[in-house]
Amino acid sequence: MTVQITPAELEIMKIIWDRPGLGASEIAGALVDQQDWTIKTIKTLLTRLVEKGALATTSEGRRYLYTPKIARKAYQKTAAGQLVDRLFNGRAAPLVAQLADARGLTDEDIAELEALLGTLKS
Amino acid sequence: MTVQITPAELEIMKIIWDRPGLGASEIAGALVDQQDWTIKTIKTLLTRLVEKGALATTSEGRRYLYTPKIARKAYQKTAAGQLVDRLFNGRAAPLVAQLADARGLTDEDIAELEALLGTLKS
DNA sequence: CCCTGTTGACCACATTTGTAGTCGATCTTA
DNA sequence: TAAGATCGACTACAAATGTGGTCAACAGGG
Repeated sequence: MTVQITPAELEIMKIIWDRPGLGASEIAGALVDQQDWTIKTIKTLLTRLVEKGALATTSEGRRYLYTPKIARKAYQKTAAGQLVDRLFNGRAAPLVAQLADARGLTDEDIAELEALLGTLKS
Repeated sequence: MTVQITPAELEIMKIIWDRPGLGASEIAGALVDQQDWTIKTIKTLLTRLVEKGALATTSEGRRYLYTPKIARKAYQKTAAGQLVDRLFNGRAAPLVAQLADARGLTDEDIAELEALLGTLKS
């Protein structure tokens, strides 16, 4: 059972992945443009993420600073793996095909994918 | 707001995408190896999927036959798009990179991806 | 023709998720 | 030094989700 991070919690994780070591009110500040949450809501989400083992805390005076306990890349891997397993029979190519069809790939994407395939070919 | 299909519901959808027009007990039969659900549970999930507009029903005698109202590909596209937006800044290449890193790509995947990239290059 | 099994309709209930409120302790500022 | 701001702990509560139960109608086997 991988740690399950909900959509709302993920928004918090993204902030902390970008800037580890923030306190609750700074996270609220970073989210203000983006989410319409009160500080209370953010604190609840932070608590839940700590309970789940997704964040670690350090005390600084009477407040907590939050750092990721689950790395962004690790989470990206599980999430991508889950999607591909659940919906694409574990195969990456059809997933990319649907993405390309749904929204197109940027030139940059195409270039990066080519480079990636190059490194993978034995 | 795209129709939200939960993980449990998705298992049902997959059966019906494969074999549209089944009734509840046949779906239960198809799931028996895979899920440990009673017929009651399956019927509840079917009802919810109909309420959500993901399935359509036809009456056959005193039972219902279920067919997809949301196509598999359409759902794959939304789900893939959501993942890529929420976790990869909308970029496909990093998603594939994480997948490759997490579980490797099969030779077939690599070949298909190359073919796909070929068709996309203007 | 009666019993049994199956069907959909409706109900139940714990857990998770989204969104916040209360409270006592503490920090800060006038 | 007293009042307000802020902190974490704890509580609240509706909606969604997972899982299954009840019940009345009906269909089919003996």
